[in-house]
Amino acid sequence: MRSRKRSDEAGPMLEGDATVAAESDGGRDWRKRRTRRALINAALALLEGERSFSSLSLREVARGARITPAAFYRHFSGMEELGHALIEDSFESLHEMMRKARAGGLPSTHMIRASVTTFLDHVNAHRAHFRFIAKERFSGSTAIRVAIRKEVRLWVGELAVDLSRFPALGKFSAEDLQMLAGLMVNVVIAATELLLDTPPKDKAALVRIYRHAEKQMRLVMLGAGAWDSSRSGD
Amino acid sequence: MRSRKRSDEAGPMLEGDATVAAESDGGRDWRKRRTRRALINAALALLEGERSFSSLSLREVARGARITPAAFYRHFSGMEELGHALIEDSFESLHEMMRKARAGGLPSTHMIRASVTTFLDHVNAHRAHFRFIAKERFSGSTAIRVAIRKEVRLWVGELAVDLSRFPALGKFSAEDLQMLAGLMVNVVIAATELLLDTPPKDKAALVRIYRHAEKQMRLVMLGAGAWDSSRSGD
DNA sequence: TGTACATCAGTGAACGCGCGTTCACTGATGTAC
DNA sequence: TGTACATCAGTGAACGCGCGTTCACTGATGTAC
Repeated sequence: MRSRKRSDEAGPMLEGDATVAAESDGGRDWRKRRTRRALINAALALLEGERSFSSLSLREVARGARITPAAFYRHFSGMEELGHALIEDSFESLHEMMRKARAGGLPSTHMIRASVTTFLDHVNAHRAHFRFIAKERFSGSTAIRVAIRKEVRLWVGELAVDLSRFPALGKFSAEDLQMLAGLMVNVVIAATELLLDTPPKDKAALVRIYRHAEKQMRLVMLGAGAWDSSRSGD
Repeated sequence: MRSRKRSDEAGPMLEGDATVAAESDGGRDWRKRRTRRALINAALALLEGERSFSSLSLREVARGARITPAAFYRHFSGMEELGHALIEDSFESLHEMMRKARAGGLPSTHMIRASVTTFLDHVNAHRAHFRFIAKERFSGSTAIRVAIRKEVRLWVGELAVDLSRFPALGKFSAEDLQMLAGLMVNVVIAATELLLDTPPKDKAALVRIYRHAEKQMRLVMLGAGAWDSSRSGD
């Protein structure tokens, strides 16, 4: 819309720059996006402590974003909708990380340690997001719980596909691959939950959690090596 | 106190009966215990739905127990204290079940299926308690989270001791036994969480959850069979 | 470019409501003699 | 056993407070010509 107005004018090279600047800086859209972000960040900040999402008040979040309660409604129909925005925001970076990890191929040397470390480093770098997910996974509204569960199931499914490419797991039926992937995801979820209750400063404790998860993952892999899907119904 | 008053009187045989009846029936103590129970049950009932403990109001719980808000304080100093009573109440039956299971010895035939089934049946029979634990494990106040974590750690520790009695696990270091026990507890916790989101009527879905957990447990056991603690630091 | 009008993010006041906590009280249960 | 007194679970009214939601509004940004 903005570009249409400007397109009547002179040099297109300079105009391009001006247009980009106008779209990403100071305009009404930009300000609105900024406030929306502020609301999301305010909610995540409030969730860093003891509080759970369902105990947050709309006024509290608005206060954190430095707007009046009434202005909240310019961005979300209510707290439920903000909750869904938080889920989206929280899983976005996880998806990105997994896309990158996958694009990098499937490393086989020290693969377990590398995968566990990559994931837990990511959690450590996005504590607020994962704290929100951990808290709401069982305690949130049905809609929010269903949304989180969907994401986790998706994640397990993707992992199962990745696993199917390993020759060593050729013996696994599709169902058993899901079972194995679920077990592996359980291990990192449990580690994530420990991680979130450990201050980032306590490096020794963090290392202990990493090692513990690696060990569990290694034991699961050993089990997978000995597994025989054809006997899984006995 | 009551017995002292009565001890002045005649026939002790009949008196014994009367005393027991007085202590367990209609007295002031009995009524107080009954109301306390009503408060706990009212809270558990409210938690059966979407609500989380931190979103419950004192008035709501009192209303559920059919007393006035002020009377709530005759039993608990506030909601935090009621929370701890709920934890106690929730873990009590679990402890009892485990004590019985342990007294029964360590069955080896179909042991995995039997253990998983026994535990998940217990969860199914005490849904309200486990729903409370699942919800508050990550989302409750620090005090409540710490209390739950302590119980889970205790449980893992007991399982590790039981596992140490298996000759097949002789290769395990104490630390690795804890790791293995943690993995096994993770499996049943994950199954518990699935179970609580499945209506008790849906037998087919329940059986699927049981089978899934059994498989995961079996795979973990296979891994344990191939484990070598002396190599666990590499 | 300048002007007149439209849009709309954010304001501030107002509302009715359920909340936690306090208080003096009531009346049934328990105790002492 | 009967009586006089103590205890205390539960009552009901009152309080000040933060809540979600609504409303008419303001004024900066955007659009049309």
